[in-house]
Amino acid sequence: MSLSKQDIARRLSHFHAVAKAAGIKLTHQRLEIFREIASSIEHPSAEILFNALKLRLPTLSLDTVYRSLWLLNDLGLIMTLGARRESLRFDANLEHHHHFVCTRCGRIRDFTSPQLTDLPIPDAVKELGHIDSTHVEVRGICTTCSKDPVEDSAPRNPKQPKGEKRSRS
Amino acid sequence: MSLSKQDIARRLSHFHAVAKAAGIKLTHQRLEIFREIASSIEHPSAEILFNALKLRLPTLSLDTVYRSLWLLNDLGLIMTLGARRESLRFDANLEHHHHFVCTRCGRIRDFTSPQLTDLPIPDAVKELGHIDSTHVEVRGICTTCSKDPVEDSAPRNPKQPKGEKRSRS
DNA sequence: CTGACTGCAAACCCTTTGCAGACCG
DNA sequence: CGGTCTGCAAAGGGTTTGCAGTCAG
Repeated sequence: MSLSKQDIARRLSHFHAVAKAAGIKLTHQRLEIFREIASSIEHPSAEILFNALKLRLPTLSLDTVYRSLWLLNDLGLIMTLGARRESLRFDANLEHHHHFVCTRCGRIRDFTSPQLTDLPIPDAVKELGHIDSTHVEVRGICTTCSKDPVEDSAPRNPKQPKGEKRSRS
Repeated sequence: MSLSKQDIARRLSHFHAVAKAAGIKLTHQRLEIFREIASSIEHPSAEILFNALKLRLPTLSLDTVYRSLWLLNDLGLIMTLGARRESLRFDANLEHHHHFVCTRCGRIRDFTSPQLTDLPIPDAVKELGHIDSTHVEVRGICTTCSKDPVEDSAPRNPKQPKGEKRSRS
């Protein structure tokens, strides 16, 4: 819809450049996985990508999709959406409020703001569907984590008490 | 911090009223689980609640926490945060953008808006931590789902192809 | 008392990991 | 060719479910 062939081509060549710079191999699987996600305006899960790709790459396995996606994430070519792994969280605050999310520890704090109650939502959005509510998500590093000596800009998995599992190689 | 004893008491009496109206039993476990989440300004996961509650209720089991939380959710007393169950999603759009989330099917669509780039974030939030980015999340029902005859206001698990698993009893 | 509820254990789903063979560069 | 990468299968962690005993109303 808002994604032209040029956009996709630009993303693909960016991928080639970044991959070459990082010295990772441009395998058939990685190319197709990136092409698939770069061509999508939805935000597919690993499984959705896998199912779409199976048609082109019958031998593809789901774990390769996961590995490739995290690799692309580490290369800064894609992002993850919403609360990453972690677990489901519950909220007893039913009033209209917004969230401050710490990208390091995953902590979420509420805040309210009269200035953010009637946000100017573009008309284009109203064509996507009926709007029930709007809320602002502020991402950052909470004060507790700021004091922490560890310096890491965008850890994939905020809380991992049992030894490092992955980092951008 | 922003949660007074009155707030908690009000939430608790609201719970009593709603539970009585719905005809569900006010068990010791449910009361304590609700008290715990209603007293929290964080957004605890089931496991965090479980660990906190084990001190008071040594025989409590984690599955009871889950069942109670979903019950509270179905009663409209609490909400779930972020992408509910579902799986991890990936996004190849790295530009600053916002999201329209369909609460029925879970589909997420991007949109951009120059009017939403510099939101007036209250100073109180800056005390919570360092702000990296802000983005708006619009929740609603997408056009595809609007056409769908099924009428359900807030399904717990949008996509469940294999038979219904739970609904508000 | 009786049906709703709990605790237990096992199932379940999504995601990750160890290993041996396959392929890019 | 060598080291990276893939596919397989099995493990892992969080969540859900079936069942029999327990408890609120």
